Amino acid sequence: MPSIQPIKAARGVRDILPKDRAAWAVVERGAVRAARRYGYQDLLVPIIEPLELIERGVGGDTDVVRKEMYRLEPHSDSSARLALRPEATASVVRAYFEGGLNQAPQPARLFTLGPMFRHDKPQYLRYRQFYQFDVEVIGDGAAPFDAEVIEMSKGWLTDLGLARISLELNSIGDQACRPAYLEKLTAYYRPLKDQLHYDCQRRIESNPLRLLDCKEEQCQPFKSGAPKITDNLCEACAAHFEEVRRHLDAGGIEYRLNPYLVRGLDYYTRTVFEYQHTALGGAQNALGGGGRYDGLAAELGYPATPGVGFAAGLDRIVAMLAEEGEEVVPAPPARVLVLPATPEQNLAAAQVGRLCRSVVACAVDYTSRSLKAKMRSAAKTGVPIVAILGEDEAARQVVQLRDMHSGEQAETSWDRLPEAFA
RNA sequence: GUGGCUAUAGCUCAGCACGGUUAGAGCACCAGAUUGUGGAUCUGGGUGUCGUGGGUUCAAAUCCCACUAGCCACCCCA
Repeated sequence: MPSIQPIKAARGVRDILPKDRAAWAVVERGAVRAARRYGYQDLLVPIIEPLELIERGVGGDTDVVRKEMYRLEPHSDSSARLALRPEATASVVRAYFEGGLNQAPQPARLFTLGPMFRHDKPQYLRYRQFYQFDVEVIGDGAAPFDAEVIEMSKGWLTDLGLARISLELNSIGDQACRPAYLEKLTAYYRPLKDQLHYDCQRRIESNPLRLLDCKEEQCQPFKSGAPKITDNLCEACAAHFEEVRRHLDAGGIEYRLNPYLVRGLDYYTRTVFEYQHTALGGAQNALGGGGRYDGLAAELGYPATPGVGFAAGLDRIVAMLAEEGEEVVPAPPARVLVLPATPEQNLAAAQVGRLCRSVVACAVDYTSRSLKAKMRSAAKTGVPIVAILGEDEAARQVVQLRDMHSGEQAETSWDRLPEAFA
């Protein structure tokens, strides 16, 4: 009779259920551990940000801004235009200035974990709400910081147990050398315009760097003849790139030079890098990446301040861990489960639960099922110990403690319960 | 934004090509198999808008149309 369609989760989002949460926790704890080991500090930044922060930060010609933004409807004409953040770097840079971190000893080493939002068409490992681990070093432009961010993120991934990942590395120059390079690049591509696909024809004028990482079949033949950015770096950028590589080599970090690696966000200068997983195909193989963004702060209206960062998608990393056979067995929710034989003993069972909780996680089965059914249910949850409480035990203030693995059972008085689990 | 696939029990699906008895299976869940004690086995327990709306027909889960939702792929990203 009351037949409405059950309300389902919004398109492109999902729940991480308790059985999967343990694997997520491993990945998150690993991220926190890796960052702290290098002296990075945790912070939280808002999920909603001024639209302009994102547009100016990420770049107006990126897909992220052009078609994937979650814009919030303004409450009134005078209220600020807001959007859900599609990435965290611009927010962290903003927080760095607004929170006065620019006045503390430099650079600031920061990290944060949280959800990001992009209105893509959902598919395998592509969600509209996904989770990122984000690391930033703001306030100094030295090359070793680039290498440190890479080393730290790589260490995180390998410590988790991921083996089938590759690291791609490139430098895309800066204000000094990139304009001249882009001239060369557009000069090369302009005569070929007719043979490029629609988006690339537009990119020649709007964002020529992105011609390099186009994956369209018809654009591929022209890439090898295109001038390479790494052959056109200014002296400072070339020296910077070389120093990054020296540090990576000294640290034993393997990487593959990829002169076509560009990244999808406009704010990068000099170093860019990306982690890919060999089990993932197409354009979805990116687990994470990052780079230097020495022009970002100024773009947001703050004093010019260099920075370098890294972000990775937790959804994909969790999935790739499972893909590589890393199993995370979730712990039973409680170590002790109290089983009143009948509802008559519920009050006594609650009291036993209180006593146990001074030392262990303890749940009580208040259902009206038979004791046999409660035992069956307890076995399935994997709880290692049950405390059985019948009329007789309740009267004498004792319980039968049963080890669910060995089947051994012994009587214990209530006042000795804490020491029984210590 | 473009394309493909799917929609039947809480979950995974069969049934649909040749429309026609009370629409099935497995899993999960609940109960029971002598007195208050588990994972095995056995037994019992399901009226589910057959995604929604319309059409064809004596008759539609089954054929036709529209819509909606989900999944997968392309583009791009994480």
